[in-house]
Amino acid sequence: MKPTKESIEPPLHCQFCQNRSQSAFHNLGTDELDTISKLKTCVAFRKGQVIMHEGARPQGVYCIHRGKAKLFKIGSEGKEQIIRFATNGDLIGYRSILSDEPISASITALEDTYACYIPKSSFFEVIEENPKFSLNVLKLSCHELGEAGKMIASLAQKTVRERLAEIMLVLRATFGEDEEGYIDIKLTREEIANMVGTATESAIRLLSELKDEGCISTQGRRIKLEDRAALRKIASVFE
Amino acid sequence: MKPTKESIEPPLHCQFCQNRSQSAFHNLGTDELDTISKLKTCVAFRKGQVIMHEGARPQGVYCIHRGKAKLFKIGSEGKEQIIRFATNGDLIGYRSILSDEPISASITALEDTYACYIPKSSFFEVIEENPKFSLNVLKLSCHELGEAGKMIASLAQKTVRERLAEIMLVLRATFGEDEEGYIDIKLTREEIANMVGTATESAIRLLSELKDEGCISTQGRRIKLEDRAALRKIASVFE
DNA sequence: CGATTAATTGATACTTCTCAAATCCTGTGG
DNA sequence: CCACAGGATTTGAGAAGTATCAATTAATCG
Repeated sequence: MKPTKESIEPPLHCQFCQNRSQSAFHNLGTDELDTISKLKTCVAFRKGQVIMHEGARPQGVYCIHRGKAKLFKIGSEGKEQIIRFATNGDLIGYRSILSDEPISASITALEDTYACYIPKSSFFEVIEENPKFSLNVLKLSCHELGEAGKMIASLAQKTVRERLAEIMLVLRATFGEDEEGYIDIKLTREEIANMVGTATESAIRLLSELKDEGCISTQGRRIKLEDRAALRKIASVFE
Repeated sequence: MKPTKESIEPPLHCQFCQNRSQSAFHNLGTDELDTISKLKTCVAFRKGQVIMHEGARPQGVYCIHRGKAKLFKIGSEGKEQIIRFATNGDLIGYRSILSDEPISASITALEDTYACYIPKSSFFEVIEENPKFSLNVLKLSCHELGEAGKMIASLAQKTVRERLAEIMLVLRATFGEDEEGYIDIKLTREEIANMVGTATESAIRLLSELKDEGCISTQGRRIKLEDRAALRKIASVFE
């Protein structure tokens, strides 16, 4: 019997949030954080639960406190395309609210996730009255626009093998490693394929290839990068 | 003997610019437009000329007054990937400046183009002191982020044929039609291929297919949409 | 621990790319 | 204004890359 959403008490004050330094709230003053803290509520999502649904009109944004989520679009054949991930300190739902368009991607929790919810009206209030925060969000969306551009070029020009190698590096950069050196995210082969933009079987075959070549090793769904230089070379990442 | 850049005199005051209503400057007051007008200079680019170069650090943004430009990234094989187009009223270079990253895409003029140049410092000044303008740019980047997401899903999941049909519709929506009903942009087959993310020969073959099916007709580089419903169907655009 | 879902592998079909050759067109200079 | 050179377009053929379908094995969740 899982509740759709679970309220968490007591919500942590934004000022003391560990993610603050790397979030859109990083350079705000005490007063400003106080305003946001008073407006927010905290919620929990279980693994697999839908956080936002493609096509809907969100009534607020979430700032992820702890957890991991995927943003994806459903293609005409019902296949998922993962656009990006979100984890600690990341803001989700803001794009739709600010551009006044329906949500362009569904968001589901990849593991149990705790997030702070800021209602639309409050979010706008802070944006409009706080140029510093507004500029932060502006920087954020411009950065993501750059990342999206990279993804477009990659999908259009690289082979599946190259994209897979690239994704391995992206996953490590996004989620880091656990104490044993494995990338700290568990994805199914299907999810990996949905990120690379290929069939599950193709992703599996090429993952095996990378294993045979000693670039990566796996243990179930856990993946460890064994030779990042080789992966960078395969991915043609010169940046 | 073509000048690299040509200064245009006298620059039109932003208040009287025909593009204003559909630009990021649409809802600004007279005073605010006055500030920007005083800070800007007007420049002209000839067809084919580079407006901004991938990897560079732009010193300002351009607002296109009249003309057309393509934004593209160069892949590891030297192949162009067109990310998007810009035309009358569109702002370019802002992404890089706001995210404080090198330019993610080169921009070149597809035809003779006149643009207003706003230096970085002035742009920031207006952004920081004018919440309305800041919010406009924020909306703009969030909208483009949504478009980029669509392009990602399209590249990852659709066939070349489907993407080509989609691009035909996008081109018409972006550039409109001339008096004879042709899309008001001239692109080489290679540029079309670089947008769709395919080989030039493949784009040519599939364009011929669309012609044979009566979806489009062509006259040199000019393209006319003859059956948009059919194109929408091929592109699986249900939106 | 068992049912169900996920991962893997093989075989085959289809899509797309690459290379090559033959027009065709465009922009330039005379 | 015309001719011409060089680039662009088109078509064909074959190779390579990916997807799909099917069957088996492995892993996961309750």
